[in-house]
Amino acid sequence: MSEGAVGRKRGRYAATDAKRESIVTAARAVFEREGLDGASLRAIAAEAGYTPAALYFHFDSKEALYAEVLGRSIAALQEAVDGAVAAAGTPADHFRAAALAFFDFYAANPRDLDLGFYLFRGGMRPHGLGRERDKALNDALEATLAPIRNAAQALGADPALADLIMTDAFAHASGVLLLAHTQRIRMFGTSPRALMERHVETELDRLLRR
Amino acid sequence: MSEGAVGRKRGRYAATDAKRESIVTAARAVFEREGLDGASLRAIAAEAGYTPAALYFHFDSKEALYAEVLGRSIAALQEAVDGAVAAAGTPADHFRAAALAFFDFYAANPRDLDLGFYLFRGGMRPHGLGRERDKALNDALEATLAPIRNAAQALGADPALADLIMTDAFAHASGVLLLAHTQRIRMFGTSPRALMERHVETELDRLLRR
Amino acid sequence: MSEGAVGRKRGRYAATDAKRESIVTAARAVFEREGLDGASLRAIAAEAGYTPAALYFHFDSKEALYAEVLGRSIAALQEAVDGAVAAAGTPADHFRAAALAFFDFYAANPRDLDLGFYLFRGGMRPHGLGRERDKALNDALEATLAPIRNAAQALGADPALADLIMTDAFAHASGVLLLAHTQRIRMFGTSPRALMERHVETELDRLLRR
Amino acid sequence: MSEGAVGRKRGRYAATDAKRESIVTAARAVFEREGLDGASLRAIAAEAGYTPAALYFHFDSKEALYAEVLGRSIAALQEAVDGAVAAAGTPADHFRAAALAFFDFYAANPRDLDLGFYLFRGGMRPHGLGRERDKALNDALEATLAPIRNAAQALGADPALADLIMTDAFAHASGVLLLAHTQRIRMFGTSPRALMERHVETELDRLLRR
DNA sequence: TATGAATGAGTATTCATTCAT
DNA sequence: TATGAATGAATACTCATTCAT
Repeated sequence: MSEGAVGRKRGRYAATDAKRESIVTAARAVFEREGLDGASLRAIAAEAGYTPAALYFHFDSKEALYAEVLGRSIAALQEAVDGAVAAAGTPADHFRAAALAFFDFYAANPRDLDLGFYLFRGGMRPHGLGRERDKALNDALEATLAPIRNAAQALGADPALADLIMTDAFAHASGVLLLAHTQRIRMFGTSPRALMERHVETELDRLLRR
Repeated sequence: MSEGAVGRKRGRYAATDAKRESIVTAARAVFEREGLDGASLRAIAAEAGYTPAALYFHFDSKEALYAEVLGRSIAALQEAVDGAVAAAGTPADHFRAAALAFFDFYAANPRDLDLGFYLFRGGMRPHGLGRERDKALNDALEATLAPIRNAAQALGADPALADLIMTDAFAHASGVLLLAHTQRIRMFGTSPRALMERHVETELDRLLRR
Repeated sequence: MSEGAVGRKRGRYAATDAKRESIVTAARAVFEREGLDGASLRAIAAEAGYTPAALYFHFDSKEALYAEVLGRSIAALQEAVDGAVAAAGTPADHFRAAALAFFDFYAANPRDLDLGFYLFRGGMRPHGLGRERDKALNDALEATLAPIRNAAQALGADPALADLIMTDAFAHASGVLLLAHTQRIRMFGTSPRALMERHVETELDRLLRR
Repeated sequence: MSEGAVGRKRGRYAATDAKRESIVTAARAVFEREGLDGASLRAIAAEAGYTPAALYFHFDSKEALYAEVLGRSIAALQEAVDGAVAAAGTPADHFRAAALAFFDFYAANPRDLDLGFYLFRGGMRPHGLGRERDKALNDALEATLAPIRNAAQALGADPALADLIMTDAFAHASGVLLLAHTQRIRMFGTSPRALMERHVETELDRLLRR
């Protein structure tokens, strides 16, 4: 649907779009191989079978390309979350579905996790995507979490509590994914997903007990 | 104590140590000013009043210097956690103290958080610190969390559960800190610490209810 | 009249000429905005509402376009000089008119001065306009000065002296314009035109005194 | 004496200075060969037998190198003018000496003329040397002309007139040199120097006649 | 006549690192 | 122990130009 439309230049011809596509694919491949920092324009161009200069016909800058890749990643996440929620029955299931779909998406696509964390890099200093793009992507990411909040409200939480629960779920998912992805901390046989489920069920308990 | 020993080359002369010290201090200052990515060896050398080449007498590489700074950061964290735990009374307080001291340390020292996350950067790929250094730092970081596990056990958790609880606390703290630090997600008036406290109290409830 | 003919390719269709015209206009606008060095083909094309590639149907190269713009500039100068001379009465007035019209044209149109100096750039080395174009433009520029020589002859100077006077007037005008245009040398309240008038009157004095 | 001191970094060792020297020499050579615009850092480095990066040890930037070369050129001009004036007897000779030495310097060293004109390039827009450097060089160039003004005053001109005469001499010299250097205008057997002498003698006549 | 796409050479500058002294 | 000097590889990006369509 709306995937990747951000930053498109003209997009009138299908041929053009196919090439954009191939560049974005190449970019993802390089990000995966070299890490986000190590992914230079020349490397991406080489991967795509182009000259660096050629990329500038399709993207205004390196950061525009980054933004496109990131945007698509978030769009795919949104789709995954929406799909899971749509398939869920009760409000409690909505909650589970939204939170776990978010988690599962990143657990299953670790390179998307890297991309997502890219947004967070460098402390609070802006890091090159540009104010507007940054905000757009941030908003898109936040939109991804809305189903969690909605489910919480459907389960009786007032708006403030629903926000808190959503934020907490996001934080927990991020933390667990970070640990799991980097294998920095031994998990002692516990699976990352079990950790996430534990958090979700605890929240549900609390909501239902009221 | 022996905190600075990681990566030390000879360490025979006090004078040498003082210089190492001044370089590490300079490095931290530059990290603070320019961020981790923006901190070049030349900048650190200049800050320390040296030539870039001079640093190589004290550190094998840029990454060795990073590792030293990181090591000290973790040592300071350890100290903070130990101090808080020592001052706590009941086992429940031990648990609170350990988890919140960890959180508070990073909340109060965002640059140390950047340093900590540096370890995690780049997914699972080796990222420059080197296998050995990496393991040493990882172990040091894990040691920092031991008081949480110990408190959980003192509260009746079996070893496996204690590990899980410790991991979960670590994950939650990491996630909340990430959000708070990067201000990427609006917190809607909820303070990050409240989020962390909520997690801690939930775990305590569960432990005490048994 | 035939001013635009230099470097024309086919010139069969009026439509084509109108487009050439619009490109030349765009080029002047960009020169004005960005300076001669900063004016890229792409910028000119964009200003004209074309693709860079499209310009190559109208001009063989960037330098050909430069040459066209320059040619028109010199044609406009010629017109200005001719007009001024035609309106002058006595031979002395002819002399004044020719020299000052030359000066005034460039004083009033600093961008044309930049264009004129472009011809002179880079010492004696060939600099991109190509031998033929270069010669044509040079001759056109020289033709612009003929009225000065003619007036000098009308005032009694022999051909050699008339040439010298013409050359000297050109040199003086160029020098004063250079100073005035670049504001590199403080003029201490003296107006550039006063400097030029001083030169002209001195020459006239000398001619009339004979 | 003071040649080239502008922009020096440390200059404690003779060896360093010799290398600076060789780079400046290489830069001059490249300027001569390729023109000022075509002179890239890499070209200069190659000419000097260095890697581009090596130049940055000796000069902060390309523009700093440009400025150094330009500064030396002006310093040499100053020396030439001072020497000529010192050797002159009467005030009238001072005037002749100052004006003609200026002219002769550039007539004899056309590449210095190119360098000098570089300062004037690009209309009034700043062109990269930076405000301070620009001003310093400009002042140095102006100082070069002071002997002309002083001689005019010694011959009875009031300060304002002396300034005007100095400016006029500069303008005339610039114009004639421009013509002669670029051979853009046929000189019809008249030598450029004759043109300059004519100007000088005219001014002297006027001054002495008072 | 015009375009979208692509190229290849070019730009200044930064970086961690090495080495003779 | 420290320095001055140098390197080679890398960076994102711009340019005039070409060519198939």
